[in-house]
Order: sequence, then C-alpha cells, then structure tokens
Amino acid sequence: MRRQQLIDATISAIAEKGISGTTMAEVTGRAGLSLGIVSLHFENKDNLLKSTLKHLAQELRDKWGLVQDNPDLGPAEKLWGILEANFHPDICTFDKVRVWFAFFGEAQYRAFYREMVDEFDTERAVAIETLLKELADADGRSDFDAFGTTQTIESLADGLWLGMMLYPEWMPLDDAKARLWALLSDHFPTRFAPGALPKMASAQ
Amino acid sequence: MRRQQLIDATISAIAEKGISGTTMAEVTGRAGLSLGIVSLHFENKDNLLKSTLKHLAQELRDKWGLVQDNPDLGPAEKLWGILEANFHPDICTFDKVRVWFAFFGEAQYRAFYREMVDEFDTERAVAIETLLKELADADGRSDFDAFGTTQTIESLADGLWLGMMLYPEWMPLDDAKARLWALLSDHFPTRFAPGALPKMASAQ
Amino acid sequence: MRRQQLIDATISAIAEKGISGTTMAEVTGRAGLSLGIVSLHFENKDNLLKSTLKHLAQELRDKWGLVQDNPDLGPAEKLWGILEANFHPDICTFDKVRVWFAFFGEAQYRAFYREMVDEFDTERAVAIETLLKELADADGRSDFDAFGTTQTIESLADGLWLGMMLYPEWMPLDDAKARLWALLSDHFPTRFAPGALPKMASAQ
Amino acid sequence: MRRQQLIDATISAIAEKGISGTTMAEVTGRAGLSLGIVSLHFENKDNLLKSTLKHLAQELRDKWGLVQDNPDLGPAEKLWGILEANFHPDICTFDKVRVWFAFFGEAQYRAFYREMVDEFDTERAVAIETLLKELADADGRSDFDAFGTTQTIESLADGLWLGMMLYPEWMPLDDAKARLWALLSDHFPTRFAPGALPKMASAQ
DNA sequence: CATGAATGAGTCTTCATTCAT
DNA sequence: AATGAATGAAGACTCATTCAT
Repeated sequence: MRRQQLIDATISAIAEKGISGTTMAEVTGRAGLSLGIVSLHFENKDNLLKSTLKHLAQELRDKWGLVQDNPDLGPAEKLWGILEANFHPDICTFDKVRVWFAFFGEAQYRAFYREMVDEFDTERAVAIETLLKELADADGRSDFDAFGTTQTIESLADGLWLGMMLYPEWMPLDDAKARLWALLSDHFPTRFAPGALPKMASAQ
Repeated sequence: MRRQQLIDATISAIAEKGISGTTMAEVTGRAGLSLGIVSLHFENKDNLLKSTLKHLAQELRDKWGLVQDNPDLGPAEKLWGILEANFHPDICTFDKVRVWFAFFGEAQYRAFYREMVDEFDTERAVAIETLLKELADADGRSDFDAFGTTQTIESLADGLWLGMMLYPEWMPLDDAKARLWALLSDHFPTRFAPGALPKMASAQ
Repeated sequence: MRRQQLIDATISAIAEKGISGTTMAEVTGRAGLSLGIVSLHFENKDNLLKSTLKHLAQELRDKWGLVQDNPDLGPAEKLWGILEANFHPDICTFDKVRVWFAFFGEAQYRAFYREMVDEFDTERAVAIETLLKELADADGRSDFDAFGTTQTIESLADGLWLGMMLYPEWMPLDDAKARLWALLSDHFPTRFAPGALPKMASAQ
Repeated sequence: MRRQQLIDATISAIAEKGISGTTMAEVTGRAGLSLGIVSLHFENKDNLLKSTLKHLAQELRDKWGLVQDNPDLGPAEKLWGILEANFHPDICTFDKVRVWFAFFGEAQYRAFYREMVDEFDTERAVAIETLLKELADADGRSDFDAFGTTQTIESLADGLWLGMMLYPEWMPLDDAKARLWALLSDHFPTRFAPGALPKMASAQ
C-alpha cells in the first residue's frame, strides 16, 4: 500500500530531520517514489503529517486495547500490560518516539494532537485509574489515591520516553521498564513483586 | 538590552507558533523592532534560537544552583528545592515549557540541546543521587537504589512538565508538585511528610 | 533546452545591467520563466553565472578549434583564422564582449575565470606561437621573437575588444580587424598583404 | 584627509572583493573608520565609487600631462613618456589595475566612466596621434597611418594591462613595456631603437 | 495511477542609509 | 566631525503544490 509506504517514510524523515526538515521531496525520496504521489494519496503535506500521527496513535491504542480486552488477564496483569504497551518493540522505536515528541513540540500539531489523541488518552487514564481502584479495593485500602497515582504513572511513562530519547545511554529500555515496575511495586508489593519484572509479557 | 528583548519575543513566538512558525518577522514584530535587528545582535536565526535555549537552560541552572549552594539547607530541603526549581514561576511558564518541548522535538536542535545542556543535566542528576544517598545513609538503609530512584524522579519531573503542557486542566501546577512530593514521601516518609507539601519553599 | 534559454537571458542581463544588477528576477524575467526555475537547472545563482562564462569560453574555443583542425589551411590562414575567431559574429556580440569584461572585472569570478579558461588561453597562445615560428622559419628569419610577438598579438586582440566595447564609434569592428591584420602585415608582409584583409574568412 | 583615506580603502576593497563585495562596512573597516563617515564625506556609496574612479583618472591624466607639458622633451620622448605613464609605479598597481577593469566591467559604471574619462582619453589619443604625425613628417613618410597606429598603440596598452592583471606570470611589467617599445621600434626604428628600452624614463 | 518540470509565495539575509548621541 | 545602532527595502533561495504527459 502506497499510503503506508509514505507514512513510514514520513516517520523516518521526521525522526532524522525534524518536522521542519521533512519536505515532500525528502519523504518521497525516502519512499523511492515520485514527488507528485503525495497529493494523490494524501491531498497535501498537512494531511500526510496528521495521518502519520493518527497512525502512530492508533497503533498504540490497538496495542493496549488488545491487553484490556483480554478476558484471561487479572487486573494486575492488565495494568502492567497496558503500561508495557508503551515499550513494545513495535511502538517504542527510536524513530517513533522522536516523531511523538516532534508532534508534541510543534505548536500547530499540538492542537491536532489533542483532538486526535485526547480520546485515547482519556480512555487509557480511565482504564488505569479503574484498575488501580480494583487492586486497592481488593487489598482493602480505602485511602488509596487512585487519581493521583494515575497521574504519577502516566507522567512517569512519558518522562521515561523522553529520557530514552534524549539520553539513550543513561536510560536504556530495560531501565525504563524497571522504573515503572518499581513504582507499581512500591504501591502494590504483593501484586508487582520487587525485582520480578516479567519478560516481554506483551510481546506475544 | 536588545538581546533579552529578542529572546523573550522568541520564547513567546515559539510557544504560540512553534519553531517552524517562528519567522524573523514574527519575532521582531513581537519585540516591536525591525527585521534587520536580529542579524545585528545574533548574526542569524539559528543563533537566535540556540541563544534562546541557552538562556532557558542557564536560567534553570541558576535557579537550582542557588538552592544547592545554600549552606543553611539540610539534604531533604536541598533535594526538594532542586526539584521545585522546575516548577518555580520564573521557570515553569506555559510559554517556556512549550519552548523546551519544541527544542526536544526538533531534530536539528536536539543535538545542540545535548551539547548545551548535557553538562547541566548530568550535574543535576549527580546532585540528586548524592542527596538521596545521604538521606538513605542517615536512615541506615543500605539497600536503597539511589541511581534508579534518581531516574524515576527526573523522569517523573519531565513527564509532569509534559502533562502540564498537553493537558493543563488534568495536570495543574499544584498537582504536579504534589505528585513529586508524594514520590519522595513514599521513599522517605519521615523527611517528606505525606500531604505536607511546603508552600513555595524556593520562592524567597 | 531551458539551460540555454537561461544562459542567453543571463548574457543579456549582465550586458545591460552588470553582474550586480543581474538578479534572478531579471534573468528569469528576460527568459519569460518563473523565479524558481534557476535552482531547478543550475542549483543557484553562482552556478548560473559560472555556467554562462563556461559557455562563452567553450563557444570561443570551438570556433578557433575548428580553424586549427582544418587540414586544408596553411599556417598563415590558420593564424588569421584563429585570431579572426575573436571577431566572428557569433562570438563578438556587443552583449558577449560586455559579459567577458564583466567577469574579468569582478574579483570573485576572475579566480574562476582562470580555472576555467586558463587551459584554453594557454592552448591558444601555444598555437599562435607555433604558427608564428613556422612562418618565421619558412622565411628563414632565425632572430624572430615568436614569444614576444604572441604576447603583442594576444594583448592587442584583447585591447581591441575593450576599445570596441568602450568606444564603439572610435573602434568599429572593421577597424579592429584591420589593426590586427596590419600588425601581422608589419611582421610578415608576404603572408599578410598590407590592406588585403580577407572578408569574413571564417564566416562560411 | 578623510576623503583620500576612504578612496584608498575603496581601491583596496574593490581590488580584493570586487564592486559587488565592496560594502560600506568593508570600506570603512579597511579605513579604520566608522560606518557613518561615508555619508559625511561622499553623501552615498555611488558617489564614493565615482569619486574613486575620478581620482584614478585624474591621477593618470596628471601623470602623462606632466610629460606632455615638459618643454625639454622631443616628440619621441614625449610619446614614450605618455605611454609609459600607464606603467608608472604610482599608476600601475595591481590593485589599481583591478579597479579600472572592475569599472569597465560593471555596466552601471561604464556609462559614468565614459562621461568622466572620455575627455581625457580623447585628449590622449589626440596627443599620441599628433606626436606620431610629427615623427612621420620629420621622416618624410607621407603615407603613415597615424590614426590606425594610434588605435593599435592604445589598444595594445589596454590589452597589456589586462594581460598583467589576468596572467601576471605570463605578462610581467617589464614584458608589457618591452612589447609597447617594440611596437614603436617597428614603426620608427631610428627613434625607438630595438631593445633600447629606457629605464623608468618617467620615474624621476 | 504515476511522474517530475514548473510555478511563485514565503523566508532568511544582506546592506545602504539614517539619525540620535 | 564622528559614531554605530537601527531600519527596511531588496534579493537569493526553498519548497508545497499544480498539471501536462
């Protein structure tokens, strides 16, 4: 499919050259296609970029959605699975993380990002908060701050991505996952045993 | 000083229009100056942008540096002071946070960011890790993972910034600070009493 | 071919407005094409100007090269043919002469001129000197200063061009050719009969 | 005098950077003066350049005018003196020759050149032609082409300048003077003895 | 479907000129 | 008389978009 070919080329171009360096010639050159082809499949550049972001968002949504919809998983497994989706090898590519932050950083796409992704993000925050409550209730901890912990978890996950992008040596993928697991361990030591981070639970 | 005037206008322009929308006309128009003035004081656009980032980095560095050098503060106060610098009203402006992420996101400036800021970031990570060790030692906790906790703290701080930028309603400034304080409370409840977040400790 | 169209427009523009007055808009306007076309075919302005000079140099080289390679011509005919090439209606246009001097006069192109044209000029000087020696030997004039006469002939030819450009009324084309012929007559009266300047020998 | 200081700087700038590279900052920088000083002494750039050319023309005119007005010189000495003025060390500097050709080559100044220098050039051509006639009459050569020889002499002198500028190794100053002397020898062997070129006749 | 030559609006940059000091 | 910061018009260059083939 030409569309996917162009989206892949766009991801690669943005990762390497940034949004401002991502010209149509750059994208079509990377795709090995002609200049005019973009207008054929995406109308214009703006739409190509938005479609690229939409593709990344959908890809991530599908990844954790699969975990959430899995009836065989308990709440702790689901929670970890949703979080781990962010670090899945399909999702957490160097190139793709760079593209996410490129869109976060560019004002004109931040607005679009919100329209596009707000719904997904809200869903995810709700899913996480619900699972946290479930776990806290099961442990009889009525004072547990599920909302605040959701904020912490989501922010930590985002911050780990940024760290992986900016300082890959200081923050390798395994460290990032270990930090997130450790946070869960601190809150639910019985559910997320310290140091017992499962290997690629979501990789099947 | 014209330089500062132009840097302020650049921050405002990037925040509102993004790096690609930050034209020389946009910047000089916001500063109420003429087009040619930039080349007079910054040689060219690239240098203006780099000087803007350098200014932000130095401003932050100065802010937490002041805390670190204060001999009247104990380790817990210092640790919180350093972290709180990120949320100081001089630093954590909506505009300025947007500019930070604009630079993170744009490939050509990410490289420059590292050259420029790497040293500051490393210093800060070392300072945090050292203070954490000091606190853990004082409490006799020899098994404390100071490095991992530093990673978590720094990543959470970054992620909170991102959350404040992308979803200001969901993540207001006070929530962000509360999340960071809560993380410290989890690790050192005697030093950072749960719910006892001090008001603007670093603002004096 | 667009390239030739643009080179022609460049010659016309430089002749009329000088190198500094030869803007991209001026050139493309004369060619009846759009502004962007130059970067498509010549990358940038500098390369367009250099290509224009290269074209002129090659055109001249081809013109006298044809004479030199003609096996039917004797040495005197060849010598005159080579010199007359400078005054051929294809070469010695008002516009083109102006362009030559424009490049001579502009410091940044003089260096390029030498790289580009040095070889041709050296070849031509050698060809002239060789033919002079041949003629002198045939006449048994062992004391003939072929090198010095070459210097004189070439310098005179250049100076005649300058005269034609600066004072066209004082130095019409026919006078210029007559001066050159007279110089040869002075040295080889039997080969170049005084007053017997052939009409457009190279024009067929 | 500031004016002379600026004219000298302009000559040096044009020689090295060409007319288009001769900015006001370049000129005033070379003169060690401030940017605004040009408008004080020359009104504007155009006038500075024209004054520079005027200065060069006057300098040359004064040089051969001195020879012409010298009652102690015979016609042959005068003729040579006038021609040699072109190669006087005050006149025939590398820089100054480059500036002459810069003005010849730039269309917008060629027109001014003619207004400014036409008179001098005509005077000189008349002076040369008159002296040639005088010499020919004295020798009883009624068929001598004084006008044509003037054309040849003047053109050769110009061409020798061009040769000295473009190929200084191939055409050193002494060769240039020798070529001009040899031309005169060819026409008046008794007045300009072959090989007897006088040393710096005009240098006293 | 696909190509890529051509267009021209938009941007950075240079630089002559002005003018308050 | 002299300075040099400031201006803004002018020019080179880029690049999204169009369209004939």
